[in-house]
Amino acid sequence: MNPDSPDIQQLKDGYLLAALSHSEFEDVMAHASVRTLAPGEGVFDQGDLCTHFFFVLAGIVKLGRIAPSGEEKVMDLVRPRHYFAEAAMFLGGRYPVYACALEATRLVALDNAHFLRLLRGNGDLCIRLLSTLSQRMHGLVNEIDNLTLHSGAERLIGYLLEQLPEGAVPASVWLNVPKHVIASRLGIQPETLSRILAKLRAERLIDVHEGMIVLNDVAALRRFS
Amino acid sequence: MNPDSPDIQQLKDGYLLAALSHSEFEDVMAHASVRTLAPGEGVFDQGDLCTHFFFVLAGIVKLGRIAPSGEEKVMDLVRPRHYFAEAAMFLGGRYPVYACALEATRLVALDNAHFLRLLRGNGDLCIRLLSTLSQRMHGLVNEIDNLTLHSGAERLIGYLLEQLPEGAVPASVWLNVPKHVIASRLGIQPETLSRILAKLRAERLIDVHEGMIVLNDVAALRRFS
DNA sequence: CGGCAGTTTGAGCACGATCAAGCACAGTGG
DNA sequence: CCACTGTGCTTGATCGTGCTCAAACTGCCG
Repeated sequence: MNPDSPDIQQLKDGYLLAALSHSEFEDVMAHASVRTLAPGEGVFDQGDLCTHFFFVLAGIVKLGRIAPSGEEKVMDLVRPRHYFAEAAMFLGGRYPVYACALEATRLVALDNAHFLRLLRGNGDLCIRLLSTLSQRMHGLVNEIDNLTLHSGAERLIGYLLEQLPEGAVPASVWLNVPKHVIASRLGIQPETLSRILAKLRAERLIDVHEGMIVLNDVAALRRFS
Repeated sequence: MNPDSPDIQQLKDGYLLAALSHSEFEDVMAHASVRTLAPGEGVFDQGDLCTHFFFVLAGIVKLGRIAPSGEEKVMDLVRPRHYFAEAAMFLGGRYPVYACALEATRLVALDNAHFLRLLRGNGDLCIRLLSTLSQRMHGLVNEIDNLTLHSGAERLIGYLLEQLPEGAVPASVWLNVPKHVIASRLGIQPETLSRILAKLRAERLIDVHEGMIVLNDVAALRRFS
């Protein structure tokens, strides 16, 4: 792997690995590899032995869970510059979710065993990882009170506002993923999502063109959630 | 604080601090204190500056969240031998939940700043804490697919089976907390909880006496969830 | 052109929330 | 001793959100 590629620069600049010395970073790179995935291609299955964690360079990765009953739930959609499966490293062996690419995707796979060894010797890196996991936990806690306290419409609005890039004019969100995936991510059925979108469109709060959602009145939407 | 008390032994035997040397443990104890709480007394409020994390020696602590809209949700009920608020240490300042005792409670308060200093020098302790947080995250993920995939009745049954002490005959759970707290913990209304209990009782799956719930047919209940 | 996946729309239904009333029990004060 | 009050729990009636089943519509690819 070329250490000067923009990919690697992206990884190096991210929060987690910024604590590393030059030689430590080289060391991590020596045990990392870049994977290129076609749309729909899997990264790992739920229950697989977990050997790596990942950083997304480009594309979108879906993290999903299949309940014993067969029902499926999208847990997260991971976009570029984010890590995933880094908590599974400590969970004792198997991935609790499956991961697959939703579109053409490039990611870095980092070796768990090697990274764990590095962690032992680097308190700063440890603290950063602890901080990362804490933030992720906080996100999950928010998710839980979203699910219990808010309606489907409120969750959708909250999600859209989260995805909204800073200072985009007009304020708009590019979904990039099939709507039924968004629906599962929000814990609702595709039909319900469709109805909510129709209702918001009727109230002139949003416009929908292809996969693009334009938020006409961000202030009003914010008041909603 | 007497280092030979059974309280301290309990703390020392727990998973998290088992990695410490004798002198390190003494060091932690030097910055820890035992607090005794009356029923209903608060430990900290949502939004308080976070300075300590805690280990429950006896009693029950309720972790709750108040949404901006004023709605309230019980996030967790912490029982003896468990930690809480150890993730907030890395979250940058303020507790995302409030904590209060539901009955007479005794807990150990551990100093964040001091513990962080200790973490930097002890890779093993770091890894243990990472592992603890990962498990907690996994619990939250389970919680989420409970909320999205299962009905109120299934969540209640799941909760009861979780609380069921090993090898208790007859299989029974002592709630120890008002039912409206359980309801909030499960994300349902008190009335709904009451109805579910009535239905399960009608089907002879459980019996309810005071705060005691007897599970008549654990196998059948397990099949439910 | 026909098949197929994703999406939309419609109709009916179920779960759980809300509003409301009733019951049991404890504490308080006349 | 008995009203009076407050709290926690239960039960009933009603209503709304969102799920299910079903049908129609879209764009896409063979």
